[in-house]
Amino acid sequence: MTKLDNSLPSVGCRMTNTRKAIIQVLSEQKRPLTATEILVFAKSIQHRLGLVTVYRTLNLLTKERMVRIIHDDDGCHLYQIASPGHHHVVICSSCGDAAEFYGGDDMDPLIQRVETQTGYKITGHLLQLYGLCSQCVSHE
Amino acid sequence: MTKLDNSLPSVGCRMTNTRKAIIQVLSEQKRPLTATEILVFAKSIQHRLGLVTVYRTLNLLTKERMVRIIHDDDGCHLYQIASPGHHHVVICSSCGDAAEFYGGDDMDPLIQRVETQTGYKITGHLLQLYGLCSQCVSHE
DNA sequence: TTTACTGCAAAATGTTTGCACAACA
DNA sequence: TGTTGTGCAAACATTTTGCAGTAAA
Repeated sequence: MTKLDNSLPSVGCRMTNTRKAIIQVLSEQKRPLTATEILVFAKSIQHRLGLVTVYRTLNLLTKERMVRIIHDDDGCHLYQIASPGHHHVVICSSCGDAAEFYGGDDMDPLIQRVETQTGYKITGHLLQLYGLCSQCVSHE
Repeated sequence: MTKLDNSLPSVGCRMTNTRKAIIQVLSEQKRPLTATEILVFAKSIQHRLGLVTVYRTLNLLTKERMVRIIHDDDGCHLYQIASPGHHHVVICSSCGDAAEFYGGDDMDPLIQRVETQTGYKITGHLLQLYGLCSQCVSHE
């Protein structure tokens, strides 16, 4: 198990075997997973686990910012372990793998321009990049 | 009715009263709408309209790039008339209003950096900004 | 030993499909 | 008049809720 085990910060929030199992699955798989995929993997650790608990755990972990929700093209949600800090992801359209990157200041000129053009005060953003990972590029 | 009436380009694609009604609703409302909201508005024009037809029409219009899908915070989809060209939107967290802006070249340095850092070949992106529109900023 | 967590069943939500009828071109 | 579009019912997928039993601190 990883250090993530001990990092549920909320008061009154328990680190149970079920939650450990789900965090372990998310940590071991690089690829963002659907709730059902998480259930399948985690069941090999916690046999009596149900999909409801997966969703409740994912909601908890998302609130704690340990898990990131990814919007799939077809409207599904995928779930992925998130490093601390404000990152975005680039997702491989071919194999489903994903890499994090730091949003950084590169967004600033865009945000500046949009604020000027639209009169909106920008407070947040949703950014996902799509592409091909180096493996899939070379195997094309 | 607007000029949009005549702009369904696909071969074998008919401009029916139902589709006109849905396009009219989307054109008149600035705010992105849910499928159900579109149904309610459009029913005042086409009384026998059903939700199924709304979805089928939205799918068609999305393929034709006349409609843009917006990912709401809670996972819902909103639908909005899209101007021709590659635009993004900024959505007001307070009133739900939305403004388009041109993605432009401001994304390029970010995309360059991510390609270098991750080894991914970037082919597309999903970008939505959240904020407060000028009205909602001043009424805070 | 109290409070939070889990599992099951069921419900709610958002969206799609099958089919017979209707309407556009 | 032939093909595409529509409405209804039903199916489907994803996610949430209620409740009684279980387990963590």
